Amino acid sequence: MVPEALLSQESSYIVEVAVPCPLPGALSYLHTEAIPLGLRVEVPFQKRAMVGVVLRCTPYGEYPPPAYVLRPLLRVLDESPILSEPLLALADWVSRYYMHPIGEVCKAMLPGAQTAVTRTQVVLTAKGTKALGLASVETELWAGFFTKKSSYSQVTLRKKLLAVGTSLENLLDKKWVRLEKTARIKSTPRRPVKSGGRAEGEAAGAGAGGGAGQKGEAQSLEAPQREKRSKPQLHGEQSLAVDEIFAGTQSADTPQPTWLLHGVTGSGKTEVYLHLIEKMLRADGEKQALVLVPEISLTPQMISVFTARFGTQIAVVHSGLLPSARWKVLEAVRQGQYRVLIGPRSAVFAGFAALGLVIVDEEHDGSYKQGSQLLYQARDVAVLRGKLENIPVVLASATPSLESFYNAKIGKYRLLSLTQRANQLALPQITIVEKALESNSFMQNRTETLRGNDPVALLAPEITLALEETLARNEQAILIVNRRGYAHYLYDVTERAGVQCPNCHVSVTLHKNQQRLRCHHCDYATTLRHVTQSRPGHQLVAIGFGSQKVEEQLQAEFPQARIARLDSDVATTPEVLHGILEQFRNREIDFLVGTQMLAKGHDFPQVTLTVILELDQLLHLPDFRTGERTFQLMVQAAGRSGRGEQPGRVLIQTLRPDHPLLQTAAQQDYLAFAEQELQFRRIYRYPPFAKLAFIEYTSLDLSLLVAYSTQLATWIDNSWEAQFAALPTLKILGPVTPGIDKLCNRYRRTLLIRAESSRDIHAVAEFLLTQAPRLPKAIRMKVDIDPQSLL
DNA sequence: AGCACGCCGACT
DNA sequence: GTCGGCGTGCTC
Repeated sequence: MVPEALLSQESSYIVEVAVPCPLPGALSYLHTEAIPLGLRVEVPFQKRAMVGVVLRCTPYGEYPPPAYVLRPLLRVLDESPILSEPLLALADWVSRYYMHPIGEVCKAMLPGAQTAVTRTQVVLTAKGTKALGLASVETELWAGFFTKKSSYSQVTLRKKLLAVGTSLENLLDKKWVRLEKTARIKSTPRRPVKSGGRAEGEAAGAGAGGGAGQKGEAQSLEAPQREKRSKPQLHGEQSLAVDEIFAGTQSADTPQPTWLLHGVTGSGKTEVYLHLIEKMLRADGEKQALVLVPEISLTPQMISVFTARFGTQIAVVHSGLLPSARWKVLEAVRQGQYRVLIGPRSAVFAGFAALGLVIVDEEHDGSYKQGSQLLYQARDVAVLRGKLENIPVVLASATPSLESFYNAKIGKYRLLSLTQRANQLALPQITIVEKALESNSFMQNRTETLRGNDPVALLAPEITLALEETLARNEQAILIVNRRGYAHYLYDVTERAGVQCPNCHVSVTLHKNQQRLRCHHCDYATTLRHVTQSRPGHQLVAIGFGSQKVEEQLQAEFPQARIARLDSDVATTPEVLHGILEQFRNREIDFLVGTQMLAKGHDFPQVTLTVILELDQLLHLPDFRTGERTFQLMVQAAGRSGRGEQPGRVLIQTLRPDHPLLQTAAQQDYLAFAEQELQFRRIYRYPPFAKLAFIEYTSLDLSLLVAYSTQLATWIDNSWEAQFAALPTLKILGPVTPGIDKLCNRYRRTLLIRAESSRDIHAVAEFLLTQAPRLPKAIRMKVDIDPQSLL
């Protein structure tokens, strides 16, 4: 027996497989033949079967044999690699850079692939085996069932058991057997012959519409009625940008640069993308382009612009797709059936038959950073993907992130500027309007306001006047209420504290006609009545105001105006969101009140006035990116105004009109702002002049967390300096108690690492992960490389 | 992530 | 005396 096993091993291959579990690396299995890398395989994993991706395959004996017994893999699931060579390299990089298990990275690259179908097996437990060994009257009925097979499909066994007068439930109750879910994976279809001649209808359905349950949308996208405008001529700067980027792609041997396309709002960046893709396709009709957009920009309007130009060659993925529909679309893209894929950050991992270009629209947007699980920044991943595939990557924004701007400045990226607006109109004027503190003071905004009969003026007189004028001219206005932070909450005067979420150490926010209160961090919700009843005799006041309040107030002041609101309370489904945006575009609405989502990328030609309220909350967040975010919000919001034939203007209402940042932003001079902000970042050694890692420890058990935190602090004091004396710029901040010290019932402590380079960051983080006092199981640790915010 | 193994309280 | 809690450790 032993020689036989050895023989079969020696003539076989060691296959390294990434399984979707938080394991540090890949697991090794045996197989009789070599398997191409990037294929999915089914492997035994403890007592169950799992689907993983082949990362390496080497003949047995090429390397010293492992110290453990290898198990053979169960079967090969694909005929051709589902992850291409560059994608495998990307997975490896992402896994190392973001310090995330390779198996989970591979899983993130194959959304919807591995959770395809599950079948339930019934397996014998240890107890069951023992019971069979005792051979009682009860067990002999079914003892024979498990002699041939170790597991049964649930349906088969249920029938057999009924036939002998017992039941599956009986066996389950006695814990003799248990149920086990096994993934059953659909193999990928054989790669079809490449051609443009597939059915048109099918393409539009699977791509733009996104499959089942999206029929209505698919049809409207198939035949976009409105965007029948002829192809606009590019202005000088635009065609220069297109030509420069395209020229690079024609010399296949030279490394392709990353481009930073800095174009003022309304300068026609989308037109540059369209022409660039067209030009690429004219040169090579097999090529494909990936267009990443912020999630909120995935509106039918934006898609219809692409559809109008490329028809059914466009595929779209968005978060609303069911996993199966997403899989179908991505699979078709991988097979080369579409020329363009438009999608949010996760699309950066999509497979392509012949990827030739990556565009990251609104590259500064915060939604490119994933906030849970694999904490990656899709813009940065896109840049690396471009390097690995040797194709150009275009990062575009009116307000580039300082990281990208700096990279362009030092020559790592190549800068292209669009300084003129396509309609030749000047940028809208930004005016800072002071809002006197007294009228927004929460002590005046008393309990009565909850019933909506306290006439507190929310808008400065200048703003009311501007709205009147806009209405009189039959134009449209957008009002953005920044609700970041705790803009609209309930204060218990008797207790001198905000009404808090029981799970998170934050105030709950008022919603829905101010009758409901919700936590923005967990799913906790309660009603105003419940709060008042549970606090008899307490005086409660509403602080700040939400978009709801602004809408009411506006309607009271402008009874003749058609006013709508767009925030997370209203836009519960993508359909509602799109519906309201459409109404606004069709001029069925005069004033649109909403949250920051209104500032992003929309094109409403009849809007001539944008108002930003409650900017102060954002301005005072204790975070190094505050300045950048404020500037971006102001300039992006301003960009919504005056996109048509009429010039636009912007009014910013603030309690602090003299704040230097507001003054700079009002000039809308990105270069001046960026230089000023870079100065600040340089002095305080923040990115891009340093690299950061943000480490979060959480636990349900506060005392355990406190104890560990103390232990960690001591350990850092003792071993850190000595270990990293060679890294003089290294700085460790913490562990500290963050501003929000409890989220979803888990207490938090945070640690910030700052170093000169990613290499140093990784060295330090690795040291922490492997050498720090052992983490109790009840404490979870999360490492965020290049954090978006330090809260 | 699961899942099993292992060492301490309430039960027949 | 055991059943079972979840703390700890492993998965090729």
